[in-house]
Amino acid sequence: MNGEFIPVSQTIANRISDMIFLDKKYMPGSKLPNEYDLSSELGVSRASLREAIKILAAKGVLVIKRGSGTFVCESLDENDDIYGMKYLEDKKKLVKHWFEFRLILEPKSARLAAENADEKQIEEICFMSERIIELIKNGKPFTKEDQQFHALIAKATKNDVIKLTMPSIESAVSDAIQTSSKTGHSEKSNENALLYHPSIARFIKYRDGDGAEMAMRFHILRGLKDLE
Amino acid sequence: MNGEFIPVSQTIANRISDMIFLDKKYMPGSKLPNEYDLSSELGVSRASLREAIKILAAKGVLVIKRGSGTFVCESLDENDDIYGMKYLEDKKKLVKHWFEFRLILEPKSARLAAENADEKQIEEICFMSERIIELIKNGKPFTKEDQQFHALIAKATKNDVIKLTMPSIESAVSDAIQTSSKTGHSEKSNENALLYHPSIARFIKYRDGDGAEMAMRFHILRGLKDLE
DNA sequence: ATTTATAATTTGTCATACAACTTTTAATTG
DNA sequence: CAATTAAAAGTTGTATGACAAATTATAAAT
Repeated sequence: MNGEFIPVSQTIANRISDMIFLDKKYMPGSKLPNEYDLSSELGVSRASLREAIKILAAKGVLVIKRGSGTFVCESLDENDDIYGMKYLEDKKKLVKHWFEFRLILEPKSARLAAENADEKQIEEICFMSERIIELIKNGKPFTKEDQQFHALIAKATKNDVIKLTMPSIESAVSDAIQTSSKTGHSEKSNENALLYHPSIARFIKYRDGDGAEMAMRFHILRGLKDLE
Repeated sequence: MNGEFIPVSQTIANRISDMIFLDKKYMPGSKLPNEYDLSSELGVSRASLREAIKILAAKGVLVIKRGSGTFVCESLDENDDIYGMKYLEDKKKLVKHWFEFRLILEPKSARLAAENADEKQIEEICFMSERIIELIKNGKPFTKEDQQFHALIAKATKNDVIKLTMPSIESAVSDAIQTSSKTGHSEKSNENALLYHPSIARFIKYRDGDGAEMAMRFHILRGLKDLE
């Protein structure tokens, strides 16, 4: 029943991340204590600590040098990985940046989708649009479906980079999105979806690149405006 | 001396990735053998296998369910992570998609940089532009510096999402870029950099958003054209 | 047939030992 | 004294074994 189980390895990975990004106990390039010391300091076995370190190394936060030590990635402020986004101070600003980013990318994606989508994908996009409308009418949450709607459009561009990038960044800012969405602007969000989703879907269906780009642009502009 | 040492955990992580993305031995949602069987099948200890699994779980490829098993992430084709980009068949197509993506994002980034960069960042951008020119004149490689040039512009937008996204995606497609750059179009690449980098830097320096956007657009269009 | 209890399966964690590599220190040598 | 070489100390890599904790499958009881 417990879906909230978190392994020690993950807990330790989070604690080390906090020490780096929040406490700034270990700066980029600096060396962590060796595995024996750090594991005893954190009160876990060396095996569990090693798994935690592997997690952070996979995310580009740590760099492991055999025989030498484990270090905080030097280019961590430059920055090599979107992992640190979770630790950015100003969540509100991050959400705004997220919308600005989408304002650049998604209108063009909508155009590409209108030009390149196959019939099946168009069907899926239209279906998801209608499903979201149903959910809103019944007063149910539609966050997940909204993301899927935009993901389907990204997929329909037939551009692998766009397709694979969008969800990745979305998950990186999901914390901030969740935080800011608690400050409740659900009615506005409803209106925005009801107003623009069908238009976007229709423009894509009728292969109108200009229309799709414009509709998506207004859709995201509206979302950006509703942040305040 | 050996900088090419690869831990077993990483080797095994790669082999499992290959089994998933190349051999399609394990499809999304399907279950991996238990850790005892899989470790003996792969000829490594359970501890090393576990570290490999943690790496892939961190990248969103695997999902671990305690007491139940380890599974290939269901939404792996949808897709949750850009990790799978390395395994896309057509490297040439991926590089083209990468340029198309940049063609959308970077001209706007250049505009934002022109509008928002502080003096220090402008100085860095101009410096990097001149440094690349020096390298080209001396016949030296400048791939790394070229990436830094674009990364500096991304950073100067003052948009955290743009700043953190660019390098992340770049590293994901680095394999394909490296492969395709071996087919040699270095002279064209030289010309392109020599022609446009200084213009872009100058437009940003003089706060000309329109100019910066246009110059960057032509710069990437030229790169896209040179792919063929 | 349904519920309950048991067993089997599987991941989680810890402890220990040794191997392999890197860095530091000390000794040797010219 | 300086430079080279050898030893030692420090650190990550790997393997093995044992038990805990959660889930799933099986069997028993009602």
